[in-house]
Amino acid sequence: MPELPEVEVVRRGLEAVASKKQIKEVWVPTPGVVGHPSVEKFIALLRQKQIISFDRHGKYLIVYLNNYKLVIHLRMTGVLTCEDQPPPLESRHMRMVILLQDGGTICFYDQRKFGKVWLLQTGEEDYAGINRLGPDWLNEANWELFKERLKSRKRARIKNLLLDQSFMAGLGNIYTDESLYRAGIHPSKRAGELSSTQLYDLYHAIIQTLKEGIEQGGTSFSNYLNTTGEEGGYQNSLSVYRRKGQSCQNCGSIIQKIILGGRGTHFCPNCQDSAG
DNA sequence: AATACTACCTGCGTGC
DNA sequence: TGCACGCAGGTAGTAT
Repeated sequence: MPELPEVEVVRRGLEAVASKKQIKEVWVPTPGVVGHPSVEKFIALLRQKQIISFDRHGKYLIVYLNNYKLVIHLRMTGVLTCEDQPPPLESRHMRMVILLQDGGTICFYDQRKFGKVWLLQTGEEDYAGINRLGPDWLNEANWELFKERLKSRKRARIKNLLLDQSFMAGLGNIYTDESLYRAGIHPSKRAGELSSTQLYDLYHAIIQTLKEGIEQGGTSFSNYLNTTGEEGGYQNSLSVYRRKGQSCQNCGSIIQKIILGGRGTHFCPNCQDSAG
């Protein structure tokens, strides 16, 4: 599931190959992938545009063009690849292909059709919802800002809060569970129950976990691939996520799994202090 | 306003 | 062998 590290690895892959390139043609075999504007306008407007740069806010990828930006969200099973040749039109799960003037392509595949793309004119209404996002965990967050934003969110369970993209943007289920383990905090704890020291540890655990995820190329469980079609490596470094029933690498206790925020939540009952 | 829960979607693993 | 079912999770929408 693409979270901040996976989207950042993809962003870097696109930047290396497609910066400054001109768009020749766009295919949209699955019209539902376009959130805004209409598919016809989307294709007509993208044609001949030049790609300026690639940005990221949380899990959103932003492609800057002249007077426009193309916003892409991979949701759970989206994969963006750069290929030298256009893929066959009947390729499985192919949702959108951007063909570049130099013959290269940017291909968007998505097994479960949750992923979306939006083309927004500069100053146009935010159809993609990026204005609702909180600060990006790596590009904008700092300890003071984290502490400040926590003030109005004391009642929420810390796991639910970290998954809330309007609080801070970029964490998903995997990196949330891993960060809470690293900080020794039980996911059921209310934010307001945590000491200043615990929050400080948590902030740094999150930054460190996200950075490690990027360094190892992201986490691949079933779907995630980078722009050259390769898997990430962080699934081999996980301490709790999808390790229910296995022993904690620190104390040997059995990793537990509960449901929080409607999501599978993994933790060590010994290393992460109990819920209050 | 803050918080929590569910629908959306498809492939895969499990159990009968 | 075949089939029903539960599960995976990011986000919008809804309810409290």
